[in-house]
Amino acid sequence: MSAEDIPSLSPAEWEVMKTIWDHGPMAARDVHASLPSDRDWSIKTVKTMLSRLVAKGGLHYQQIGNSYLYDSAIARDDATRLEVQGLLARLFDNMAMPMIAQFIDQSDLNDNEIQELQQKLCEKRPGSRGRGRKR
Amino acid sequence: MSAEDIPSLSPAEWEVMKTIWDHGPMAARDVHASLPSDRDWSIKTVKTMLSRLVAKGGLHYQQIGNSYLYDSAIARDDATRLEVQGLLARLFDNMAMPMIAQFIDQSDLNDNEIQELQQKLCEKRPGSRGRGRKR
DNA sequence: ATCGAAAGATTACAAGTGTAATCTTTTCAG
DNA sequence: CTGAAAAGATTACACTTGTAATCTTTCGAT
Repeated sequence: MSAEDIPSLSPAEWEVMKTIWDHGPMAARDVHASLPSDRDWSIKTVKTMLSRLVAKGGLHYQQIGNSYLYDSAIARDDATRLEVQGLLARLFDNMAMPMIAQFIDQSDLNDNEIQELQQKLCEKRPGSRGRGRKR
Repeated sequence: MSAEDIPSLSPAEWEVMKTIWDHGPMAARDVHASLPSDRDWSIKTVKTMLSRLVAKGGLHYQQIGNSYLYDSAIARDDATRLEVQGLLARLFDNMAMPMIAQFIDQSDLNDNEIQELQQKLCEKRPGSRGRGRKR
């Protein structure tokens, strides 16, 4: 039981969160420096993002001297799950099967990946003694 | 090639589009009536949605007497693809495999569905002579 | 001690969204 | 013909989001 009251994140907020999830606790300047180069925000913009994320509960921080060290306050997995649920509801009326089918169609996977997925599907089978249905 | 310049749809707009994709050409009142009951918008709201959708190119209409008959101007498939691409980029940095894995984990599929998906994966294998890789 | 750089806080501002209300024109019941 | 109902058009308005600029405080170099 971890999820619930996970805030929804905007695309730009996702970018920031991903950076922090990847690097661990960071100061604003470092977040700014670490963002993918194609996203060239002003440091000001980054700070706005950070504040908003703190406000909505996605991040928390610890004060170090005169600056903050921001860290994720929510699990990436939970945020992901939320987002995926959203898409599932919005586009597919919660029917998972068509959604997954769509993804498979739409993405090009190599042979290995296909096999991994097939593996995963097998484990999913009811009666595949894998720590019986979580979630 | 059909896609490109597909407008992005907001969640509420998706609701309207889905209704029209499902029913075919409809007048505003009918859209209003057909929306899932949990979405209880005023007819005014529905009309705003319809106008905005026409403005952004998701719908077009034909005038019948003093009212419009709205119909989809974009393929559901294209809109879906666009949305899925968005998620793929935003959350998964365009790595399809982890995304699909996430979906499989996160959804509960029955045995049949699992088999269908497995089938799909097989066909996806390079060298599965199925009218060579579309898309 | 002093001044500029750097942090965070506050304010800005336009576009997009959800959710209508009001206005104008058309049409149908009587 | 008349008046209300119904269509679409226009306007509204608060909240979110992207993208900062400005303000205030503080720290560090000289």
